[in-house]
Amino acid sequence: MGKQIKFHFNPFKRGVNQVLGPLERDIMEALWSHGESSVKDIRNAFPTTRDISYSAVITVTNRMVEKGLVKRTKIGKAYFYLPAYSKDEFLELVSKKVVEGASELSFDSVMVHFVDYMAQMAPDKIEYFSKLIELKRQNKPQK
Amino acid sequence: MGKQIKFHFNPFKRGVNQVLGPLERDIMEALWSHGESSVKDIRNAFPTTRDISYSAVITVTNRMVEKGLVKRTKIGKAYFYLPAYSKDEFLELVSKKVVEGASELSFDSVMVHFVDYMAQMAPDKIEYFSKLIELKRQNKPQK
DNA sequence: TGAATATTTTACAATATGTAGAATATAATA
DNA sequence: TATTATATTCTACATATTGTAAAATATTCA
Repeated sequence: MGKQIKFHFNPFKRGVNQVLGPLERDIMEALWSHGESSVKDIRNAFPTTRDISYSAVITVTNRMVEKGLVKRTKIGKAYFYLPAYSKDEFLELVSKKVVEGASELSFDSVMVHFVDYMAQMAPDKIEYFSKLIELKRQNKPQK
Repeated sequence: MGKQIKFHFNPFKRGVNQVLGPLERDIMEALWSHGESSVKDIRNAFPTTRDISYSAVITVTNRMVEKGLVKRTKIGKAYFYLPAYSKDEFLELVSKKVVEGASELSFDSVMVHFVDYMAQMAPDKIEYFSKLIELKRQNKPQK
């Protein structure tokens, strides 16, 4: 229990944009790089190109609190926000869920596309991957 | 050119529901099982539990035509609809895109989760997979 | 031509996200 | 403490996606 983030995945975008809208993304990036922050802090961390109202930031940040992506604490008098997960943890959760989902859809396709992708984009990983598999293979009788 | 389907992926759902809404799904399933169909045919193919207006079906079907999931042809006087991709092709396209997206997000996570998933859910695939990898590994110098 | 059927147009609902004004509450300070 | 500055909540509107259907229009068939 706890790990109950909800998200959509848009594979036509890149990076965190696959999971977060532009404002959500800017807020999370601010929190990930600066840690515990007030709304003002978040807003100050934004790229200078972004001109957005204070209340817009609050609204969206609070929505992310409801969605379990951000935590809000009252420190003394003021509210502070912090990410519920580090960026790495977050990407972990997302990719795990996505891989599970897609695998259930068609494991064979996932398998083939995964291998292709690796061969194309990360051929240096094949060696390591091969070992990972070998390990699992030896463990196989377990189940 | 052509292969320009757009979709969102919801890993918290199952099967085609990860990509299609309930009505969209019923329409596609109807088209996949019956091939070329009129709106009436589609509607007749629906589970009896579903009580939906003719115009609702048309609207959503036409939206899927715009999204490139369905093709519409005029046969003689009437319009007929047919899937732009077979179910298998569709799931292929989806999982490919999703795997690519997630891999770009965090290839290592995808790798680990993929292996875990396989060990848990499809241990009988490890052997085959291992071979797939071995093949790629020998091909490696190519790139 | 009139009835039946198909198609388009229009519209409303819900949800997700972006956006911000107004109202209210709280803190800081003169 | 009274006034000002700042923070927070409430409310509302915009867009996009999906589900839904009535009404209007077009087409076909008897």
